[in-house]
Amino acid sequence: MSQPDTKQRILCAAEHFFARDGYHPTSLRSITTEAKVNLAAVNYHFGSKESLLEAVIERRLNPLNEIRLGQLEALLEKTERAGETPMCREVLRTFVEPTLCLRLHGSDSEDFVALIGRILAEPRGVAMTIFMNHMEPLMNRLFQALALSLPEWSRQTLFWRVHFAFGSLSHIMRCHERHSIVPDDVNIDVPVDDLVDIFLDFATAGMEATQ
Amino acid sequence: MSQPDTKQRILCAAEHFFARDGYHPTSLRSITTEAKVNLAAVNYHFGSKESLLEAVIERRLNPLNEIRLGQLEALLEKTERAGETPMCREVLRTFVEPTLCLRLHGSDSEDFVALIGRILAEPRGVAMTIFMNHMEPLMNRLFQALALSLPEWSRQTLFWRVHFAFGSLSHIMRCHERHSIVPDDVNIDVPVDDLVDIFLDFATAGMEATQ
DNA sequence: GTCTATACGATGATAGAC
DNA sequence: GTCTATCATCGTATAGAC
Repeated sequence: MSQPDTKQRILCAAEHFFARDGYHPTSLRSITTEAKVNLAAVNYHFGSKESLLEAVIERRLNPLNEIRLGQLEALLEKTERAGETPMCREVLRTFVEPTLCLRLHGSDSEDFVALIGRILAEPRGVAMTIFMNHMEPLMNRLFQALALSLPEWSRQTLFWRVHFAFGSLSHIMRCHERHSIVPDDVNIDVPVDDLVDIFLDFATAGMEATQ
Repeated sequence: MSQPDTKQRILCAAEHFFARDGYHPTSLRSITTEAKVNLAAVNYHFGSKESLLEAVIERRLNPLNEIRLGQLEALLEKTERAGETPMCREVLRTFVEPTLCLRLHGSDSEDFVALIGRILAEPRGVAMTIFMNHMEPLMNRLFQALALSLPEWSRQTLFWRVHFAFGSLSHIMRCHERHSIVPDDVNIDVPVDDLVDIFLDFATAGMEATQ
């Protein structure tokens, strides 16, 4: 092939525009111009704009979920060997830390974090189905682990709290830039490690709350 | 005018489609067909698709914010008269309860809740600026009240926790319908009053969490 | 197999007739 | 105030060059 990286260039340009402007407002023409390829190359390589979005998601999500699942299984194995139950905070950390670490400079996945945040906000969007299919095994395992660490709560209560925690997480995934009302004396440029802890303080307390 | 309720019919149809499908995927043609008006009527009455969205938002948001601000001021006045500091849970309730109550059947604002949830997920969207302008006074007052009820936390910590709580709330505002992974034995059709309490359990504990 | 040029129907928007 | 005509741009499809 004369342009061996045509697909990759399209994927990168698409990821960038989808994350910055959203899926619908982004035109294939802006993507192909940025990637320096012909307009029809998208449909040739990916079939449609929708399938291009799917490819953009899968390229990053599969490796990320392998890391998250690996850390979760490692935690569960470690605590089981010690005859303990895993701590809620540590269970959440296996999910949150690999996610927010993608925002580190040079991770080349900064755009992806924002993109996923946006996808999670479009209930009936095409991407949601794709996304959820890839998340289901990890979500089920995470729910199991949380039930282990919080045996006093019903599955109903647990479900809603996981739902809330994910809402919080997806919210900060979207919000790199200042778009909400920020008081003057508050600095929102927090190092990723600190943000993980600030989030885990909040989410762990919410998960463990007495009714 | 020969069609006195042309504007209202357009507003209702737009609210419905914007909430269900999102702003960009909705065509003016589908709105005008549903509202039984001519295509150009939108641009005549509202100027553009974007200004139509603005009108849709303002029609519901202004009354809602008056209710929320009224309840918050009433709470602050009551506790001050008693020489007490307001409880974090009650401060959050003045914001959350009026919001989720719009999902009650017959409130005629069910679509609006989902619409706001979607707007909050589009950081650079046109609607975000409109929305935030209308929210700023209430947000500042809410932040003040939370600082009163949680004097031990820095404004930095407080800011992030408010941010997380809003993320959780906007998440459930979007998610009427089942789109996430729901275990078989969990019932997501919870009465609004119960949902308010389930949410306040989580969010209050998160706000009050020790670091 | 890859890629390009081109065309088609639908969209948001606007100008001008009535 | 309302409607028709019109425009640039959108996603998509296809024929054909290399």
